[in-house]
Amino acid sequence: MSKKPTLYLVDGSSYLYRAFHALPNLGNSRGEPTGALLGVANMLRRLLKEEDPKHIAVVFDAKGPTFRHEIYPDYKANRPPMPADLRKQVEAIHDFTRLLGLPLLQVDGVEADDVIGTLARRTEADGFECVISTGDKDMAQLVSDTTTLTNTMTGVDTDREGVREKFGVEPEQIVDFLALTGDKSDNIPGVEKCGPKTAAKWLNAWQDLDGVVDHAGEVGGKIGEYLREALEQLPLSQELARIRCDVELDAGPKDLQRGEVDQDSLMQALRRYEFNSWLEELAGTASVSEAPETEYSAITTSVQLDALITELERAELFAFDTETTSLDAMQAELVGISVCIDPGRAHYVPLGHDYPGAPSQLDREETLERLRPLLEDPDRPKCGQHIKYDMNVLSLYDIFVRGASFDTMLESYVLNSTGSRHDMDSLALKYLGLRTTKYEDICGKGAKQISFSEVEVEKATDYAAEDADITLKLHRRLWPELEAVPNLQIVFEEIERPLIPVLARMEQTGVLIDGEQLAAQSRELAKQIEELEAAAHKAAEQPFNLGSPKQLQEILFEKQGLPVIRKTPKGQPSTAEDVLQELAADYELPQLVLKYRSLSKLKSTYTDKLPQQINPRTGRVHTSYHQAVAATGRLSSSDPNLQNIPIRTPQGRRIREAFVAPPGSLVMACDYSQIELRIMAHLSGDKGLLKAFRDGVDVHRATAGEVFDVPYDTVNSDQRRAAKAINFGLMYGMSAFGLARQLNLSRGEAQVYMDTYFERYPGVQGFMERTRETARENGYVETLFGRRLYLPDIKASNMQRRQASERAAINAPMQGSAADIIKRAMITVDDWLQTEKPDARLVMQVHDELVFEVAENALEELRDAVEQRMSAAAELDVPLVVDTGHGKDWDTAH
DNA sequence: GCCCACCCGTAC
DNA sequence: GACGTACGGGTGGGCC
Repeated sequence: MSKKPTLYLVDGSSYLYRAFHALPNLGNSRGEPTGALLGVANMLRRLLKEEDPKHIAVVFDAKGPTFRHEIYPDYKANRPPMPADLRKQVEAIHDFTRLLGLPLLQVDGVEADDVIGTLARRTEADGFECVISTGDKDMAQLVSDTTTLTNTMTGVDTDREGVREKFGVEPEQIVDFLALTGDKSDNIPGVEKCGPKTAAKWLNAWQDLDGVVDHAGEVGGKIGEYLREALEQLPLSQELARIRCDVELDAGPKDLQRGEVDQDSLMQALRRYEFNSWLEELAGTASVSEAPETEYSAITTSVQLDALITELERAELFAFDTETTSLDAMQAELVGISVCIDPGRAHYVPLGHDYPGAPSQLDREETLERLRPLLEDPDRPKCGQHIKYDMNVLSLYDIFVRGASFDTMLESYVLNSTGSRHDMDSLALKYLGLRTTKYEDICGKGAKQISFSEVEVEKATDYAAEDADITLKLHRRLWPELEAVPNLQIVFEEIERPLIPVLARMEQTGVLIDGEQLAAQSRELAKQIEELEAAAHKAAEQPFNLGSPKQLQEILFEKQGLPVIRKTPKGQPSTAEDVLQELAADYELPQLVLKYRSLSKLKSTYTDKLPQQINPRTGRVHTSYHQAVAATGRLSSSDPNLQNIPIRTPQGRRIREAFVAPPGSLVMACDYSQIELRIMAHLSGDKGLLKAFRDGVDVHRATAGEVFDVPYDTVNSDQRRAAKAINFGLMYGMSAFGLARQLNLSRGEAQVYMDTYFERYPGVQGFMERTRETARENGYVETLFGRRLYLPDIKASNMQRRQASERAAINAPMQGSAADIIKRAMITVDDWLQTEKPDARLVMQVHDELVFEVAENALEELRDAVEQRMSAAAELDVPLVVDTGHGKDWDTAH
């Protein structure tokens, strides 16, 4: 680190625009827009926290025209006037800057760029280092040996080397670079069709703009003509692109000292704009809004319990929560139960606190017996936060909760799956403005963490009663919002709510896994991995860690000089699978690494890990299905994740052989055939696609026939593979570029494929366009059953983010509708299982597949019932086909 | 020792 | 940069 003093120059104006477009729809409860404010304020906060600058200035553009308008009347003529919602926030941003004790600069007739340029050059003369915090690439021209750029929003730093890497020219050449490429947003003309690559090529050949002008006659082709056409206006473009470093300024670097934070006014402003997380940080442990009066009490005597039960019996609805010794419900011990009937008043029933001097508590089994009628009565509605967890815990004590009518986690998820995290602390802050006691505050974390059973009853009462209290308050806040959107209420009541007990049962049931068989596979894999390692070290002529992408990258690309095929987002040469695959044709080491990777993945993730996750009590593996995680409505699975067990390679499939059924039973797997494509056919109404599914033909083969214009029966395997890639790619919003990469084609060839596809399936193209449009209009897209996915970035000015949103928008109706359908199927199948009580259990869900464990003699009955219910889970314009298999293990069942 | 970002790879 | 949704392992660097 340099000892020189450093001046930080913050390009307030660039952040302001960026933040506004990134977070356009945020506002406080008074309807004042706050997105840009929040973005800039957070950026400043981060800068202060991370860099702790002593010398700093935040620079904003002046209002009104600048000298650039004088020399070029069309300067920034493309730019619309500042949006009203942004204009309203500008003053507030200035205020915030001042409250944080930061010098603010705004110079008449001069843009922020020029003020920053001038200060940067003076800074160098004064012997300071200079860091410019900006989101604007034009600033690269200011980079020098003592001046660097940092983008505080993205965390990307750019020094001289960084400029070279990003632009392919020196910082001193950036002005000319920009003059050549032009700038759409500033309306700087530049040379037509001259992009960054061309500009860099010319400047590297002829140093500067004068050089390029001198050699303009030598440039051939169309681009040469464009260059010669542009010659006259290039000096103007250069002038516009050049940041001025000679502006008259009163203040110099030494004057720009960071001042004191105005705490009181800052708190006031944070409250006004409802920046609660910051306020919370500032206020320490103080609550965000004035904490309402609460009355929390412990229930420790039989008399108190009687009174409580009477109250609960009279209640229309109550919230409850369990406290336990483990996050893993299937291994947890119950420590206490809290309940809340009226917001603000809640009770905690300690049942298992165990520490020296712990007060006497009610007997756990007796108390549960007293509570059983309430908890198991389907007609006594109950509310929880992630209530499936509590249901699982109670199931260990033979209490099977019914009437779990509301779950605030799911209410929040259905309202807006991506709006925030759905844990209680986040929801309390977001919807109630309340800062809650965190589990960590009570039990600590890391090595010092204690079990909840060791928490003093008094402390536990405040914490646990609060949980029940907040849950009820949240429900009262969230439920009216759900009711206000009939579709969402239906999604909650007809899909998510009835799914809760189904998932709970699956988790409680678990799946039987042959640990010995996996252990044997582990031993085998270990041997092969060792051999591969030795061979790889020999090929590399040195030992190294094959598991380290960093070390591998050094050996492959630096030591052995292999060609870099692709870089990671961070700019490192990628060693990803497809890259190594390409290199493997010509070199030995990549082939070994690939083999090593696939085997060590299997070993560490599956054959080593799964046996460890067998529950000692049940001898089975109990995953957790997460109902409020995936943005589209899918479930996810963890601890262990049973939704990514290998199937594609023979080596991987062997792991599925260890997923078995107990003696006398079989594994039965039922999966929807091409469900997402069928949904695409239904939603798009495309005639060709509908016909393919109605005729029951192989859809990829049919697509290949259309795209390659050959008869269905003559489609070869390569053609089918390509068609399959197109079909899948489309559902993911893939571009011609992506398809080209996937199929190792040229971009042009891929484009031809896609064009032909859309010609043959025009309905699909229309559907994609309509979906993008709806997303832009509404800010969300919907599934078949009305589930919503909000897309806050759908109008982002950042093209990358916007396009990513568009792809998500296209994918969500298909992925999400498929999720809705299989959820509905699970509910009706489970209902049938509970009513008919065949000797069978639902044990896994893998997005389009349900896996059962079934007694041999009940197989046929189950298969018919399940297939019928899965197929009938939605009425589509194409049949919903289900493929079923069975066997002694999951692999055989496919 | 704990936490986190990054890279990579598994599934649908 | 370029294909959507997840979870998780290993590495390596920062922090305590």
